[in-house]
Amino acid sequence: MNKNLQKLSRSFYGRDSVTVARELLGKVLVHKTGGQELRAMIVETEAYGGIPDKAAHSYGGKKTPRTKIMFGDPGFSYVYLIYGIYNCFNIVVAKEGDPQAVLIRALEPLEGLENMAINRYNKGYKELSQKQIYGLTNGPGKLCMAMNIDRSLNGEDLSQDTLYLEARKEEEQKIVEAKRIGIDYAQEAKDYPWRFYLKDNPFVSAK
DNA sequence: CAAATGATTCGCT
DNA sequence: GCGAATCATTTGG
Repeated sequence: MNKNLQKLSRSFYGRDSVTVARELLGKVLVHKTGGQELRAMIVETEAYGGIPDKAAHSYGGKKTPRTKIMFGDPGFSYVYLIYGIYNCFNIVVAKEGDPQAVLIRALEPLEGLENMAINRYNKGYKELSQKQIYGLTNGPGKLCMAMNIDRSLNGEDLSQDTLYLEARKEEEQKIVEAKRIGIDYAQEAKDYPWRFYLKDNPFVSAK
């Protein structure tokens, strides 16, 4: 076992969404599925602040069959379908009864590149153009395709061995704050600087 | 039970 | 830059 790699613990997730969103940058998402082992570094996140955040699905404490996972313990996945076509992957954070989450918006592929290329384009990695390589994971719906994440993984415990995150000790990169994307309906909440990404990383979805 | 809608992406202009 | 695709979830009758 490489000592530079360490699975993130429940207590890492049990803090407020803005803090966790910022600290998730540079961490590595791992998904083991069907003999594949996929790894990618998180380069872009958004914080969703739960009850007081108009952009959050759990705004106002709205609890439905879909959002109930966010009201539970931190360190679980929240995967939902958007626009009938795409999946989005979130991590539940904060405490039980405080429904905060962090949306993963973009990744940089590390391992399992062949599988990611097939999951997304049904082509070999070597056949991809440079543009297609960036397109593998530079958006919340795209990265779910590449990482083979769908709603069957909703509510997955991230302290198990199927889907989890690893810390890399030495990673220390420049972090940029920005407004969140695609939440124009959220009124004043749409301008909160709760999106974070790694400066100059080509896989971030928007500058 | 029927109707409205969205944490997006892709393709065309 | 703009609009369509497409369906689970939510909301209201």
